[in-house]
Amino acid sequence: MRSEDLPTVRALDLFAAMSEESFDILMQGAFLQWFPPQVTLIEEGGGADFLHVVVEGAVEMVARGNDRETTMAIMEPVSTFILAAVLRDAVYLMTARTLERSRILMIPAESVRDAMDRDPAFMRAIVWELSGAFRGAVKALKSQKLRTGVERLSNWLLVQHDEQGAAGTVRLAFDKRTLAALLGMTPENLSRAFGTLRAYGVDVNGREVVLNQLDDLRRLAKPDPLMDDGRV
Amino acid sequence: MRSEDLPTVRALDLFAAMSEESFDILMQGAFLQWFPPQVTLIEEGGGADFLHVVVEGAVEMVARGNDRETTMAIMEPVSTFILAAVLRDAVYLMTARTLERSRILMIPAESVRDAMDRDPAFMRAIVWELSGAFRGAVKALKSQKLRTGVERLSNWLLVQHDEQGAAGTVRLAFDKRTLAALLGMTPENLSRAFGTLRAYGVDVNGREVVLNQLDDLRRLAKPDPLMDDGRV
DNA sequence: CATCATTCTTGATAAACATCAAGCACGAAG
DNA sequence: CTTCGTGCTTGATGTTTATCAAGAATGATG
Repeated sequence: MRSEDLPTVRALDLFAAMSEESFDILMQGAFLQWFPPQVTLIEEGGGADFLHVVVEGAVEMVARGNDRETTMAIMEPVSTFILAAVLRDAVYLMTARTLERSRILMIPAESVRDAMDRDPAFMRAIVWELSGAFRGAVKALKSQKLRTGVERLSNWLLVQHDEQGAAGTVRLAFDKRTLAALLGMTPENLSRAFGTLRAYGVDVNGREVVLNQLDDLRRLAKPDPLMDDGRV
Repeated sequence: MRSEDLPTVRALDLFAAMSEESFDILMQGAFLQWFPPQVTLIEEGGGADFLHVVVEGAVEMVARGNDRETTMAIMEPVSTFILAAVLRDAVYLMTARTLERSRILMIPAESVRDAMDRDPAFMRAIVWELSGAFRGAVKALKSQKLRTGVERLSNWLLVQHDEQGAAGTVRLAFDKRTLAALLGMTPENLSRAFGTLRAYGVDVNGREVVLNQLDDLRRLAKPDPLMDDGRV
């Protein structure tokens, strides 16, 4: 790993509090590398060799089974994935695939476990990360079990709208096929769901979505912080 | 808390490795208490006051939203719940309700956070617990997104069958209403799903389920360790 | 700018699932 | 033993979602 990249990595939440010494050891076997779009970084069922951190770009977490495939989450900077598998030395539950050109930090699993045992500050950061990941998964499961597809789409749009500055528009950062899988529906049904939302002031134009009647959309979506708010 | 109960608690995975001193402090404000069935222990949206541990009995984790209600998980001895909320000092994402008479250990959230900061062995146990909880939630989400109701029921039966000694029968530990919610369907559809499984050798008699054609059932269920195996 | 492959949309149909409405079965209480 | 309530089942119907098939739009490439 190039020394000029070290400060970038050091600034990430997961590594900010740990000791200089632990950080140095942790980084010795680490790589920080660019990957092209649509590259499979890890494969579901494989063994946990490296902890991965998305430093730039975006990574899709995919799950397969029963001859189907679905998108479990989109990981954006700065977030880790497969931390749980690394800590338990277990197989991956999901496949990770770059959505766009992405810079990924890869740290040998063994080093992560060693550093955790050596540095309580690092372990504390891991606890924070893991508990957040667990709560995210619970929210996703709630959304999937308690809402219809149209409702999931509405709430996803409202969350994106907030995150993108609440300017009345949402720009999709990935294609609709992926969005459909993320929301737990087929591309066909996503298309129809957007059609349904036209009556609530949602205008779609390629990857640009305009929300003209936010109040109506909110009334339909019935947003719930315990499912939608990433900070809760 | 009665001193005769201390060894029981001490033997739990989460507390087994921590120092004597940390354990004593942790237990000072703790309660170990019996609750009757159908008692709400914590309420979704409430603040994380206590870490809870199911020592005996069974607790249902329920999520509400969108005028619906679903069962997210059944917690059996010995497992914790709302650990993530306690560690982040965040609100609960789920309601917890006893299914049967249950003995619950309750530890003040503040004490848990203090003990974690003081005792690395305890923090390591927390990391193990959290990473397991995360992987459990991911598996549940996969099952919900990739399988139909009949498939979820089939796989649930096969897992129970294994856990109950693989003797060709499964005993339901709770009512079918709860099972339906756990599997993400209505009681009516659970009933019909059992009807579908009759053709695969599944005979239901109250809470006794007999699996007569395991091979056929497995062929239908297509079990996947990455969704079904609690040890993976 | 034309070509081509891909993504997206739309329609028709079928499967999965939910809802409403009875009725049945079983266990608890008198 | 009877009564009653609750949980379960079954049927009829409607909604939601998936699948299959075709066209339209889009964007990359030469």
